[in-house]
Parts: sequence; structure tokens; C-alpha cells
Amino acid sequence: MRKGEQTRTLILNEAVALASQVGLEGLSIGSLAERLAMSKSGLFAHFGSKEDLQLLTLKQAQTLFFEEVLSPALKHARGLPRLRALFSNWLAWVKRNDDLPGGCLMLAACVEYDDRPGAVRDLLVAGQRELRGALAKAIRIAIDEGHLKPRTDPWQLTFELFGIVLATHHDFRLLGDARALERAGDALERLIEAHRAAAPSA
Amino acid sequence: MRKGEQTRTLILNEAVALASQVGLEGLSIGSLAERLAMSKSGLFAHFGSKEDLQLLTLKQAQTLFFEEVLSPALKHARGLPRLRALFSNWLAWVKRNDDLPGGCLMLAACVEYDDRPGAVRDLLVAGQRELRGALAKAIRIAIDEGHLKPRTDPWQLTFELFGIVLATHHDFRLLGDARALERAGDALERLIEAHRAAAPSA
DNA sequence: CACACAATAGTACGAACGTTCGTTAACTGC
DNA sequence: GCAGTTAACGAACGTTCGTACTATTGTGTG
Repeated sequence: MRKGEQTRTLILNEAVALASQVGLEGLSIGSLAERLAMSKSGLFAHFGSKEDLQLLTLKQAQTLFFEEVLSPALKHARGLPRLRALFSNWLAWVKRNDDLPGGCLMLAACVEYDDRPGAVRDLLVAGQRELRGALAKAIRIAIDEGHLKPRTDPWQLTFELFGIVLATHHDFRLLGDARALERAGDALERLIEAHRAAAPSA
Repeated sequence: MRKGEQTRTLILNEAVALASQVGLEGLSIGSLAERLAMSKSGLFAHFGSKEDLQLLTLKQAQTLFFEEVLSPALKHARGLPRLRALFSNWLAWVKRNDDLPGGCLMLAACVEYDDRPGAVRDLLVAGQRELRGALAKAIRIAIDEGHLKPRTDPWQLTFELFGIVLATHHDFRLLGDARALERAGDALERLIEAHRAAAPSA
């Protein structure tokens, strides 16, 4: 029972890395088994079907994202510091290259499954909603703390922040433009400045 | 010589539609032939290889984009009007559903090929560079016309505009959120306002 | 140490993949 | 209206896909 779980997570981590390059749909059991130097059938036995493998791979990526982006941001002070930490962690996640050689798996899956109904898409949408909710909540807190104007629309700001991250991913991954990271930082600061509360600041 | 060209473009248009749903990599000759009610071999004869089909499909989509987004925007007055037209055409392109049921093929391909070297990626990157250049040029003109501040960085603004479109595509396609379109409009106006030149306006 | 069972390997399957071939049907230019 | 060209077809290639079985190895426990 122990060995099984162990190799299963080993498989899933490799699956996340491979899927980040070829997509969740392009992920094949054969090639995954080859990369892990194990038999196709042996690997397949861990998952009842390919869709199961895809779901668990996506969930693994989501967990990883939560642990590396959202969770550590919560350790920062409420308001703008936390929002900035979240954004900066997110950019670091986008540019990491060690175990996500093909960029963010979730962002890739978003485009892959935007009109491919099924369990994978449902899980993906749920994750995106959660992330957007967390972002909006961080913004709302920043408003309550008096860092941002009360008239700031959290969802509008969330939308625009998300756009900056998407553009960064695009420029960094496809065009190989490292300046995208500073552009993202500039865009964030300009956005914050536009919504910053008048009297006290942070 | 005439009939051939005719069915070839017929094939390519259908290929653009299909690839917008399943991606350029997921595009298979068999399923494409089935949708066109013709034989796999008959279809294949029009293209020497699958990569050729992918390249021509992408090029077809790029041409379509140019004709529907970039080209009509040039008919508007230089400066902000043209920039606004470009943006609005672009949003219309993103939300169109008749012959691009799966969203923008180029945006999907950007994620699919961001680390998959080859001719397809090269063509894609070239197209993206051209688009970004056109956007930056429109912004520069708006600066020269006195609509935007002289200190505005065209490339930074291009980056942020692109991010808004990406976020719109994401929210509209994956989350099915129609409000994304107004959010995009609001974001654009706020962005313009932040960079608008002081004295004369448009 | 041995037994029980979990974990992996092996083999085989039907289907779909991209591609090649030879042949037939349809068009085009004189 | 015939000759020559081009477009489309059906069949088959070898490979890979996901999945189903059976057999063998390995591990943990009494």
C-alpha cells in the first residue's frame, strides 16, 4: 500500500511536467511510461482510465500552485503587501522552468478545454473560479484596510490583474521576452496607483 | 487547376474551424475528411504532409484575422479612433462563434506551441510579432497626433492591451462570462484615460 | 520464513493515426 | 470530342493510441 502511493505521486509529478509541454490532451500513457522507465500497463494500473490520469494530473498541478503561490502569500500582511506577494509569487510560477518546462499547465488547459465539455473542464473551471475568488478577496481586504479606494471594483481589478499575468506568460513563453516580467511589475504598480486610497497608504 | 484551389480553400476553412476547437495538434486528417465528406487520401493529396496542413491552416486564420481586425481598423482616423476600432474589432473576433466555435485559433496555438519548436511555431511567432508591431504603431500614431501623452511607452501599452484581450478570451470562452466584454471596454477606457494627453483631446 | 496480496510486467486487442500506392473519375484545353 | 491532366478514391502500410486480460515479481506482515 505504501509503495503504490509513492510511485503514483512520482508518476503524477512527471505527468505534470510532461503535460505542461504537450498539454493534457497530448499526454499519452506510452510516452509517460517511457520517461519513467516503466511499462505502459504497470503505469496504467494506477489509474482506471486516461481521463482519471488527466484529472489527477490537473489536480496535482492545482495543489502545487496553491502551495507555491496562494499559500505563501497568506503569510504576508493583509492588504497591499499580500496582494503584491500573490502577484510576485504568481509571476515566479509563470517563469519557473525546472519542473514546468512548458509553462503553466492550468493556463494551457484553459485554452485546450475552453470548449471541450467533461470532467476535466469542470475541474479546471472550479479551480479558476477559486483562484479568481482568492484574488478578489485579497483586493477586497486591501480596500477594507484602507489601501485601495472604496470605489474599486474587486472583480474588475481581478480581471485586469489576470490579464497582466496572461500577457506575461505569453510574452515570456512564446516570444521568449524576459522584459515581460518587468512590464508586468510596471503594469501592476500603475494599476495599484490608479486605485490607491487618498489619505493613508501602505 | 481551378477545381483544386477551390476545394483546397474549402478544406482550409473547415480546418480553421475544427482546429479552433481541438487545436492545431489535435487536428487530424481523418476527422477533417469526415466533416467534409471526402476521403482521407483525397484530402491528404492537397497537402504533402500534416505539418503543411497545419501551416496553411494557421496562415488562413492569420489572413482572416488581418481582414477582419487589422485592415478595417485602418479606415478609421489616425490616433485614438483607430486604436479604439482595432480593439473593438479584436473583441468582436474573440467573441465570434460562427466559424470559430473554439475561440481564436492563434491564441490556442500560442499556448500549444510555446515550447514546441518547428515551422508552425516560427510562423506563429512571426504573426504575433507583426500584430504587436501593428498595435504599437497605432499607439505611437496616437501619441504623435497628440491624443496620448508623449511619455507613453507604446510597447508597455501594447503589452497591457494584449493582456486585456487575453483575459477577455479566457473569461468569455472558459468561464462563459459575457460581462468580460464590458470589463474589457472599461479596462481600455481607464488605460486610455491614464495616458491621455492634457490639452487637446479626441 | 512464508504466506497474502499489492505492484509491476507482459501480451494482445481494436481503433485511429499519418502516409503511400495504384486506379478511376472528372475536368480542361486544343 | 478526344488527349492529357488533375482530383478524388479505396485499400493497405507500419505505428501509436487507450484498454483489457494474465502472469510474474516484489513488498510487508504474522
